[in-house]
Amino acid sequence: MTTVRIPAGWPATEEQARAVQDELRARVVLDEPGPAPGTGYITGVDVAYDDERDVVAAAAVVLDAASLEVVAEATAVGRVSFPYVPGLLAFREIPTVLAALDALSRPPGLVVCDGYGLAHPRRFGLASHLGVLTGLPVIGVAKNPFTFTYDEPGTRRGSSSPLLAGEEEVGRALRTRDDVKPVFVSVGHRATLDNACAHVLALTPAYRLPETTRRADSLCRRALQEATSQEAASPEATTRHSPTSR
DNA sequence: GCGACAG
DNA sequence: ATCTTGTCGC
Repeated sequence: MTTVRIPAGWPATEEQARAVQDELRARVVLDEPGPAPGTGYITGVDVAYDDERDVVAAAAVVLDAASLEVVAEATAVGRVSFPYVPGLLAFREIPTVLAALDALSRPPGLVVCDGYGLAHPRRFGLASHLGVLTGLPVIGVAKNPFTFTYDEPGTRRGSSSPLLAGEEEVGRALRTRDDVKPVFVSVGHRATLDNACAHVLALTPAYRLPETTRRADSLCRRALQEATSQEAASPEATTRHSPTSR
């Protein structure tokens, strides 16, 4: 497990954060198809918080796309780098997520994160931001439609309908299980929406949410537990470097 | 101005 | 996201 600090120059205000989004948005690549579904490796990333203790834990779990077996995983712990503000989620998650990705023993391949990419007030959600900073193909899978609208897709797994910002299709409501609430898929970086949806279906053989996010979710929760129980036992140990790491 | 709003 | 036990249903 690696420890992260908030990067120097990290936005401190909402205004600064929005300015960063407006600048980085130009670097998003949307004309690449992305990796073929069912091949190579796919990495799920997720984050858990303890706002009381100001601690955040991130996990990255690499799955073999064909077998969905875990082939690598890593975690990172840090301080919360931004409050939760709708539209600025990335500033809360990215430093720790980047550290977890860096700690992986093999290349991540396609990254699947919680939340949105293009489906964002300024078309630059977490998945896009993560993609631009890493250069990796990234897609976003969210559990809620955020501020967007959609018509209910068909009741069977695989049915989908456009996720709309007015007339613009910014993502898709995708049914991953019969008669269960859809997930909301959007492109982050270097992938197409059709391809992203195909990946999500390949990642959901049994549950509503992709195996990538399920694995990453449970791992980051465990990492947070371990980090905060350590803090409770010896508060000073967390603020200095551990004996083994230095 | 008011309410809604990924995680 | 997080607070949180049992419980309805396949």
